[in-house]
This record gives sequence, structure tokens and C-alpha cells, in this order.
Amino acid sequence: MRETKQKQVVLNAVLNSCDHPTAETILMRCKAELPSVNLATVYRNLNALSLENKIRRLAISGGDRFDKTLHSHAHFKCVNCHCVFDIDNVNISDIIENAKGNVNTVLGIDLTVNGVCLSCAKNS
Amino acid sequence: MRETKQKQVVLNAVLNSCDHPTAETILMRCKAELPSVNLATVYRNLNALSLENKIRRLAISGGDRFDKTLHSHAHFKCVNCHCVFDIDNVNISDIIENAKGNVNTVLGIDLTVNGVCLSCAKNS
DNA sequence: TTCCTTATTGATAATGATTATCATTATTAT
DNA sequence: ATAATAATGATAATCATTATCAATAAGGAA
Repeated sequence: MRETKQKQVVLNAVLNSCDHPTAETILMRCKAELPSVNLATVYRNLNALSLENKIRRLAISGGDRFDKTLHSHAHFKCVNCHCVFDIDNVNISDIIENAKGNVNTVLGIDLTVNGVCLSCAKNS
Repeated sequence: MRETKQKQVVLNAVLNSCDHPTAETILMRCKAELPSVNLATVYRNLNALSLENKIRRLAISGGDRFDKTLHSHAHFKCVNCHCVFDIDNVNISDIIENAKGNVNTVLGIDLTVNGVCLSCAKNS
């Protein structure tokens, strides 16, 4: 694997994000640094970085998100503005232990609570 | 809303399924009853039936699934054969209570544990 | 430093799931 | 039976993501 400008820019875009961005959002942030960068390259590097365990890919309804936080944790998604944020006080390891009874291997968990966030509730 | 043969066939296909089928699978099952039925009609009725709370739509990575079980519960998905089944002993209401601190409204939850199922582990 | 090999890129086509469009069909109230 | 219109079937469109492929550039060898 070669060290490219593009890969570094994509990694930094995720590491500097606190909002669980989509690939399209990451593309925009990368273009601020490197205007020539392409959406396919962003996806390729997001996939590569996930496999290297440098970032995490989140399967969330309406489009995948990317996360600098590596450990499993729950997320909230607003059905109105589509913002995503962490829910920290959920015991993921309990859920995984419960699952282990009926399966061979547990690889990960997707846990999204859907609802309306506080700021969307205010503006309506 | 009118009572159509297609809507009944789609509803029955979900009610008679124990395997959390995709829309495409439901189409196949409907065609056994009503060969002329169309994929767009299946989607339209699955959406309508979800809104009427007769069935449940599950947002699962790799394509939505449909469920006759109405109450929130966790699912397991095999990354190899893509089978989906229920995990019953997860306390969903605890998770929802934990989320309520930072949001306005909780509407639902998507909870999928990913891994390898027992039969896929056997065959490899 | 210059050249060579080949991994990576950018541009774009392709895919898969889902929704939108629209003329035709069929349900239900009259 | 008829008229009004909701639902259907066929298909085009959309959206997120991946695949293809010629051109570019990273990094080791000469």
C-alpha cells in the first residue's frame, strides 16, 4: 500500500469530524484541501482505512456514515435533519453476550435509535 | 384505501414468513399466488402496510427486510448467507430510556448484530 | 537522479435497492 | 350499471456505492 496525498486527506477528514459524515460530506471536506479529489477515491480510501482499523464504517439507514471512534457504541439519528450523534451509555457488550448463544461468531453491531433531535423539535 | 387482491397477497406473504424477507423475496412469494404482481406494487403495499402498523420495516445493512412482529426487537444477520433472525433477550426499552436524555422523541430502534451463523460455520 | 514497475487515481459506467411517473385497470359509492 | 378515482403494471429515475480502465504517480532499482 502506497502513501498517497488522497489517502492522508481522507483520513484527516474523518479524524477531524465530530458529526459522523457521509461519504459525500467527506468528499466536500477533502476538496477544501485537495480540489482534484474524486468521490470514487474517497470511497476506496474509506473502505481501505476501515479494513486497516483506522476508522469505522457505520451502517445507518439512509446512507453509511464514517466515524473516527473505533469501539462499538450506539448512535442516534434524527429522522428530520439526519444528524447522527453518539449515545454513550448503552451496554453493547451485554447485547453481544446475549447474541452469542445462537450464533457462531459475532463481528460487530449496528445500533441506531431513530427519533427527533432537540434542535429540530425547537424549530417546529 | 381500497381493498385489493395485491395488498392482501403482500400482507399474507409477510404474515406467513418466518425469515425476515427482502422485498424481492416477497415478490417471489406473491407471484406464487398472483403471477401478474409487480415489484413496484409490492414496495407500495409494504410501505402502506408499515404505515398502518400491520407489518414492520427493518433497516438492515444490505437491503431492508420486512417483519410480521410488530414490537421492537434485536436481529442477527449472517455476513455470509445473509440470513436474519430474531434475538429476543435484549432489553430494548433500557436502550430507549438511555437515549431519551439527549433527544426530543424516540420513534424506533434498529439493532442488528452481525456475524457468522451456526450453519455457515459448519459448512467451512 | 532517472527509469521502471505497478498501485492508485480520476472519470465514468454499472449495479442494486427503492421510489416516481403515467397510462391503464379495477374498486367502491352512487 | 356507471362514474370517479385509487391502485396497478411497466418502466424510468434516483441515490448510494462499486467496478472498469486508461492515465498518473509512488517508491524501489539502476
